[in-house]
Amino acid sequence: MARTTDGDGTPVPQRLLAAATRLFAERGYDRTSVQEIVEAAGVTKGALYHYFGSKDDLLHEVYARVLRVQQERLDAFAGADEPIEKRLRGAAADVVVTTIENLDDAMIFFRSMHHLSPEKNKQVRAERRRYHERFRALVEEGQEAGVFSKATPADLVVDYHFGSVHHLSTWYRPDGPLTPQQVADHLADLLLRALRP
Amino acid sequence: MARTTDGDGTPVPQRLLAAATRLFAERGYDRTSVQEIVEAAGVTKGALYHYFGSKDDLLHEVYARVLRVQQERLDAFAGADEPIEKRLRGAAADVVVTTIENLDDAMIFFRSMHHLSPEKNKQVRAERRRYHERFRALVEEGQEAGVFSKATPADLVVDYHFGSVHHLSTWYRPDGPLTPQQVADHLADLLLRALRP
DNA sequence: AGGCCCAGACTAACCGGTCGGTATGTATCT
DNA sequence: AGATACATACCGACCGGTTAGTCTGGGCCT
Repeated sequence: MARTTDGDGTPVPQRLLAAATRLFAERGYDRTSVQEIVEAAGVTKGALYHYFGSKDDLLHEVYARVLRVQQERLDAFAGADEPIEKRLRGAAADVVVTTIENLDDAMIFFRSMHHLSPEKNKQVRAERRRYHERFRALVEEGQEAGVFSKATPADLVVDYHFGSVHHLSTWYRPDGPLTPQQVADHLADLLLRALRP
Repeated sequence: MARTTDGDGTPVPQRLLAAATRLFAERGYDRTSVQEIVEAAGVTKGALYHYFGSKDDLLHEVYARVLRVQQERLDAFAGADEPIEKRLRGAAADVVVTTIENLDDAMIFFRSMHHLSPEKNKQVRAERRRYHERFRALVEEGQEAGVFSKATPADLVVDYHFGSVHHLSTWYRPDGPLTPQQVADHLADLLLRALRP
């Protein structure tokens, strides 16, 4: 057996990250001790600090992963060869589905920002801002084209929608009556309906 | 000088609660030490543990205050003698203004739920649920009356709106271009527009 | 004189991070 | 093909520092 996959087949760094993600979402960053993380991953502190510089680094990795995935998916929808209405709806619904499918990530994302070191916090904010602006551009494009109402500033529209996405981790339960896709359709629908001229 | 108002004119318990609120919002519950709270309030631990049973109690007080104020205000708008559209719009806009005027409370509310003890957490959730249901009743009333679209379940509509309220503490800055009232008008507008039949 | 209010020293638990050391794999040379 | 030399992966004991909460004592008001 190779050392790096001792136990199951998953490499140690990924096991650590997975364990940390679950625990951070479950009890919060500060309430999760490094000892608990390494125990959940089936290794010891030595292994953790071999792969990660600090507990903070572990949290930063969660953010980096989420941001990368979201940016990629948004780009795919925004760049599609479709009318603006469809592109915005697609992107708006997709971010809902993706968020629900990774509720732990969402929980951590909005709850633990202030636990990042100042420079990492700044970096995450910058990346997040780029994402926001990309999304806003879609709204503005529709407004310019006369397809969406200009009654509300595009910035606010984006924050309105992402507020509801943010909120998902608070109320959505996998054992509830609605599937992720159904929730996504409804929320995208609300957005598009609010934007009707 | 009376002992309970040593320093300025504010009673010690309120000074402690105010200091705790500010610090919890600023650095988070876990990152705020009891020592910092008592120093900010100009007293010592003896005073804090004379009035509050635990650090957790202090946090619970913040939640109790927010919930009480919000419930009262919602009741006032919901019970007014106005058409349903006006009542919902009034309530929706008011919660935005109130939230912005107490951004620290909002920050704490959604970020620190999991720091409450299990039974207090349960209590807060129950109270929160009552608030949600009161708000949902307004939406349903409008839907029944045919004034609002039935395309989206009322529950989801409420969560959509409160998502954006929740999100305010993340992006709203008092030195930004929009006044609290302007933001409230826009967000209430988006809600009502989404509900157009 | 007795009770409310509070100061401040103290404690027991815990936490993130470090460090010396070990085991296993790989590259190179003979 | 075997030996030597080094790199990588990981263990687990340990340390300095911090924390929430306790306790004893004293001052001020009624």
